[in-house]
Amino acid sequence: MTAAKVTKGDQTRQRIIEQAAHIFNKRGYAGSSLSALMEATGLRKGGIYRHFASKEELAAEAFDFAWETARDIRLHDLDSTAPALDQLKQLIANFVDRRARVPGGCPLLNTAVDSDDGNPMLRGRARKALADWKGRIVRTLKKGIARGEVQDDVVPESIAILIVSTLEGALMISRLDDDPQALRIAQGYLNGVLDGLRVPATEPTRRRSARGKSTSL
Amino acid sequence: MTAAKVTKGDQTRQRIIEQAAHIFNKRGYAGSSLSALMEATGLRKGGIYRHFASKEELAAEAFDFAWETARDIRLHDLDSTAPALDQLKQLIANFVDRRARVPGGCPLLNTAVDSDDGNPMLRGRARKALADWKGRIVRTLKKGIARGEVQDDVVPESIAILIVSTLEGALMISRLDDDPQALRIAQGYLNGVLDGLRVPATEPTRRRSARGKSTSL
Amino acid sequence: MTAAKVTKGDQTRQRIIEQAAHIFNKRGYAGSSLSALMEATGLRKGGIYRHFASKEELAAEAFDFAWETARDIRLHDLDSTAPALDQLKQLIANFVDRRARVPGGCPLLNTAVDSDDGNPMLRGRARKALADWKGRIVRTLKKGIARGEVQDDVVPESIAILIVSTLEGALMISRLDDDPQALRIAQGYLNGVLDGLRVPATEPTRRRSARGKSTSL
Amino acid sequence: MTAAKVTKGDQTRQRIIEQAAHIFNKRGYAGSSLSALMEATGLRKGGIYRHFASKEELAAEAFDFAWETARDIRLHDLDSTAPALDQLKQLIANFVDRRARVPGGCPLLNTAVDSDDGNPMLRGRARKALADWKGRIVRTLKKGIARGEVQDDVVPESIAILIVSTLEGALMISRLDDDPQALRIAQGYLNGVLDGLRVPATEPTRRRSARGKSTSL
DNA sequence: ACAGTCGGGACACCCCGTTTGT
DNA sequence: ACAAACGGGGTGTCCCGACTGT
Repeated sequence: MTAAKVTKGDQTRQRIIEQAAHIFNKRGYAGSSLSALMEATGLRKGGIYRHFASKEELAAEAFDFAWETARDIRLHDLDSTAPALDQLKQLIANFVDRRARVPGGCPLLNTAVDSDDGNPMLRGRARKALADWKGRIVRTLKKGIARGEVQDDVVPESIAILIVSTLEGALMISRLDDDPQALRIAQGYLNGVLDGLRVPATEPTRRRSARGKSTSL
Repeated sequence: MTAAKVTKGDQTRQRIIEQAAHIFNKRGYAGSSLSALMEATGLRKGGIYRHFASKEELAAEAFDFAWETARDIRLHDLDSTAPALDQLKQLIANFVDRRARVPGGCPLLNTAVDSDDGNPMLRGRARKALADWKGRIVRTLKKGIARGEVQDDVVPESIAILIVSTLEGALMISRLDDDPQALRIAQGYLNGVLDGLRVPATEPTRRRSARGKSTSL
Repeated sequence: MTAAKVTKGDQTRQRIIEQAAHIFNKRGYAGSSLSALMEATGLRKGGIYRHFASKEELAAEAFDFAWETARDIRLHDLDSTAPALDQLKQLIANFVDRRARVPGGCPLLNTAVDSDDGNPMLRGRARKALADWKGRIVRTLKKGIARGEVQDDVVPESIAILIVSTLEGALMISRLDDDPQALRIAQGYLNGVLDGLRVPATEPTRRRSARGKSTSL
Repeated sequence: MTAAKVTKGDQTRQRIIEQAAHIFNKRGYAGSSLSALMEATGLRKGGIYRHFASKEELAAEAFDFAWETARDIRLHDLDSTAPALDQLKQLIANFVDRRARVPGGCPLLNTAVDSDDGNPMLRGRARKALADWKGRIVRTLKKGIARGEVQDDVVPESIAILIVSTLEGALMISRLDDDPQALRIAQGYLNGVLDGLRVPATEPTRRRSARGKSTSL
């Protein structure tokens, strides 16, 4: 493992990415002008273009940074040794309660919508981000199943998709309404879903009778 | 009753709106150039600006049209005399199955994300569209409660928000993945939620015991 | 002499000319858009183009109207039977004191400067206006000479040019400074010049000795 | 003394100003399109807008340059040690004889008329130019008074205004007529006025009796 | 290696003056 | 007299490359 030397240029590059991430996440790709990036970074165009071949490349890297930041915020305080369902509830709570730390809203949502027509580069990054997020939930659930905390007929992929879909949709509504109500409701429902996946601790024989067909995924 | 005369200008105006609605819904506001609108409509700039004071005004009217179209597609085959929960299930099914008839995806989702930073005019229209949609679901549920089809402790507003949030989020995921899986999962989940709201026909005395904690609000 | 019938169209045409005259005189030819003329007249473009073949033609007619109006304001209260020099002093006084009745300033000055590069049509009209004005002063002076009020070696054309030049220049300065001082000074000097042209009433033999060479024109 | 470095950009900027000054002085602000400026400078819009924030800013700087050029032409060969009245006569002669070196006519006159309605930026520059010019004449006269060349009851400000007004007005007429006659007449008249201000060299006791009423202020 | 200067070429939105059909 | 549309030009800004200097 070679200790990568961090040059001054790398620092500048990273600074550009961080500043650009905010601009792109707020205004979208087409709505973000290089002038705005210049103002935010304090650099001239030449200074920016030394580090990135094009606006698109910068946008892609900025998205990656924005996504990692958002993801870390949502993984905050997650104890990977805790019960799987508690971890997921914490994840949901972080999504709802810490959303203000992601200025401009969820980069995944924004970029998925923004790159819907063209921009395959951004779209690819967004897909990776989605896979990343789903993957974490899936792994958590699988571990829960393995540990006997979660019922073994649960399809982790489906639960993950439901969580992501509901949270992102609710976030969109909450931002449009400027009211956290939608997120609160989504949180309540999702917590209920998760509770329904739990293996009853005291009645090992009565596995699934209480769960209606309606909530099985 | 004065028969409103439809002039040639009105037809042209409407044609512009319809063509523009597609462009805006696909590419977003900033990504939609007047050149693209010219090409789509076959008119010159002068011909377009005769009917709209600005790009923003055209975008607003195009959004209204796009929304009405999308809404009508989702209300297709909805029998307002049918049981409330059946109506809502049909609404959800239309959302999922007829989504291809709304090119570019849901205008509400797209515009909510696109207008997140500025553009208050578009934002206002998106809010109205959301209120429109939520209102329809709420009214249906209230009618169901009045008819005794739906349990009377249900909060219609919350159900409406859950439905909209989940569907929109799942649509975003499905479009990003280019895979209807997310929408199918959301549909299954929401149908289950709706089933949980039903007043049991055969056991009028056992009102709520069968509903698990998982689906309660 | 055929009694010209004044049709409704003629009235409209005249109304357009009058409204346009203000716009053109204030903003200049290039600075006056048809939109501004539409707003001022309450007509649509088609309505304007019905009466004038082009913007240029309208501007030319508007200038003529503006000039006639300005000229009449300056000829106000001029008694053509009064002594020539008194008439001219009155003309100058009107120019100075009644200037506010010509909104936008002197059309001759404005149009002469405005049409300096191209626009030969407007330029021709401005030349006619200048000839008109000079001609009136010249005729007045000639009459004064014939009547023995004005010395017979005066060159009327030169006096006319001096009066027009000085007044127009002073008007420009006064408008730029937003201060009538320049006009007052010009008026004082010109009155002095006119006084120097008078045939002394009491000393018919001493014709020109008191007038310095400096003020002979 | 820091030697201000002249970069390539500064040279380009100056070139733009000089070329633009001609265009603006000939066609006026509204009549000067960026296309014309592009053609004159050989630059594209991007190249021009790199150096100026707007057309208005460029026009303002172009006016300053045009005025300085015109002023220098009129101050040509002015010996500041010569008698005050001789200096002023030379100034007037320069104005008349060297006018062709100021293509498009006097920038002060043109801009004063052109900016009469709006454009406060240009108007402010024109006012400064007027003050500049008046100030030079006033200072010359005051020096003449101090030296005993000019009568001490002369009001320098009034003489300055008269000179400027008359010359500018005559220039307008001369350009309109395409005939230097008006300027010649103005020159003759103003020279006479200046002669009337002179302190008689040979008759120190008879201070003012020889000055006719005609030239008194 | 890195950043800044300068300019290009294209295009943005919008409004221009004009013609045509009625 | 207007409604409708045209064709082109208005100013301004875009993203980017090439050059210049450190």
